[in-house]
Amino acid sequence: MSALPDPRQNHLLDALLATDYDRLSPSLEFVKLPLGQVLYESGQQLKYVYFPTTSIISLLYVMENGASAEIAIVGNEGILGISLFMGGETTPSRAVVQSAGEGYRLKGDLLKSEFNRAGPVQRLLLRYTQALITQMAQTAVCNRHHSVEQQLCRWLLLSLDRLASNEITMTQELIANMLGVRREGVTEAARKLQAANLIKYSRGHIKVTDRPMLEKRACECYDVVKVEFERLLPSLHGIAK
Amino acid sequence: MSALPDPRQNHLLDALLATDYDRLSPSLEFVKLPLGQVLYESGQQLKYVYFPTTSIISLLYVMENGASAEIAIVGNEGILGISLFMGGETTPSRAVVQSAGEGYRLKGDLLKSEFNRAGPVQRLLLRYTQALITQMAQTAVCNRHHSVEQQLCRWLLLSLDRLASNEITMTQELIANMLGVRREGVTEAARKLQAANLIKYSRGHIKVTDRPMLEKRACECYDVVKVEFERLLPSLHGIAK
DNA sequence: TTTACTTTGTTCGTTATCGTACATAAGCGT
DNA sequence: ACGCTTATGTACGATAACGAACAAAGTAAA
Repeated sequence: MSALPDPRQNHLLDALLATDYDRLSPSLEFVKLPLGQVLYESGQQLKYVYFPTTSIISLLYVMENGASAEIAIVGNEGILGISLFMGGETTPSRAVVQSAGEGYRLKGDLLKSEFNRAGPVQRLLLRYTQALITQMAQTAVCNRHHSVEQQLCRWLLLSLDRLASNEITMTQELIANMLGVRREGVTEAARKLQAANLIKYSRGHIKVTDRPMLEKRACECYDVVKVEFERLLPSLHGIAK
Repeated sequence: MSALPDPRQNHLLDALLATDYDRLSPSLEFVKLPLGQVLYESGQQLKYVYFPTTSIISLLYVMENGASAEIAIVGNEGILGISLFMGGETTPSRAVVQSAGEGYRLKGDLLKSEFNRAGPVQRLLLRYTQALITQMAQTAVCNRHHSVEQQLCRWLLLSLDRLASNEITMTQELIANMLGVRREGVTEAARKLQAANLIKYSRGHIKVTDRPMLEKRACECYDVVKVEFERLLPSLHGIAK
């Protein structure tokens, strides 16, 4: 039996006090999260919350006509399933694995009782939730005002921040789904970024080769979200560890 | 000295248990909220939270270039200042009075200690926050996929739900600011709605004359948000009172 | 190797929204 | 009643994104 990866690759788990973490850790279940897996469906009751470690989860809203738009993404900085402790139990969105990888899950009831201790765990989860709110708000702004190219830059950077490598495994078709735009629009924008030597891509693999320039080309939205995450969750970016 | 209006015109306050409300009510300060007043500025520390009664507050994000977009609105169903109890203290958005009226405010510290009792008040505030999250998420979707006319319908309906009358006092220029579109686009959409006898407007006053048809013309976003508010906060729609 | 499939590239006409400019009209103060 | 200000109407070309259709190139399976 091989050793499992450290759950503390997830920054929220890592930010817990030892006493809190030790109480929780025996209940954490390791899970593999393959691309495209639906972790919850709109309106469905959540049994587990998920702490991604090497995976990225996309929160999507799917409209009646099938069109979709990404609301926010959750990676190793966060937790999927805030509606459990917020009290609503469900949300009108869908959660899909956007980048295959691993994570840990925890029974919803356990998380709820942790939350209801009203201590540091609660405070941490609420601050994370506020950061997530910022991400959603900024997505709304970005959808209103920015070009497909700017949004692609933002999306690549947000994803990159949640991965260890500088390569993202994702077809342009899927990116288009996330951004809620046409696949051709993504192709066009990606072509330009490649021509400018910021990225290299081929058949579902995108490698970012010039991150600073990519940041310049992105809209302010990326930065707003990043700064707000760092402000709200400094423990996730500390020197320690 | 004339009597002040009942704070319980605000549905959140109204949903509190008597014991909780009685503890809070002596600290509630009546405030008039004139159109355009900025209740807080991006990044600024919040001193008070606001419970609108007859006013509507708009949560706006203002971009570097001055363009803006509404993230969500808060009326008599809610509270302004969730970042206080979420732990972040500030947010990157601005809160502006969109519809003049009245409300009550409460010192931030008081609200925080109420929240930290970890009882029914906390649960209510968190459920409200989740409803607000839904509104933001749906705004993101709407900005991506729906026409100016559909968004105008949604906006009118959301505003109407938070007012006593069927008339909204608001110029097309201001609506354009909220929606993050051109004033001309709003004029055009409003003209069509008036031609179809759904609304009547003139110089800053919009009267909705055929609400059912307006709902038909709106996108699904309005309904998603409304249903979710009712699901999360049934106490605000109960028979009692 | 050949075939099938997936992914990306390209084109074309269509549409919605934009930016700008200016015209009309309604209300306000004097 | 007058002029001033604010609100709304309209027109124009420019642009970004759309929907649809198909070509080309890369990868995987037979």
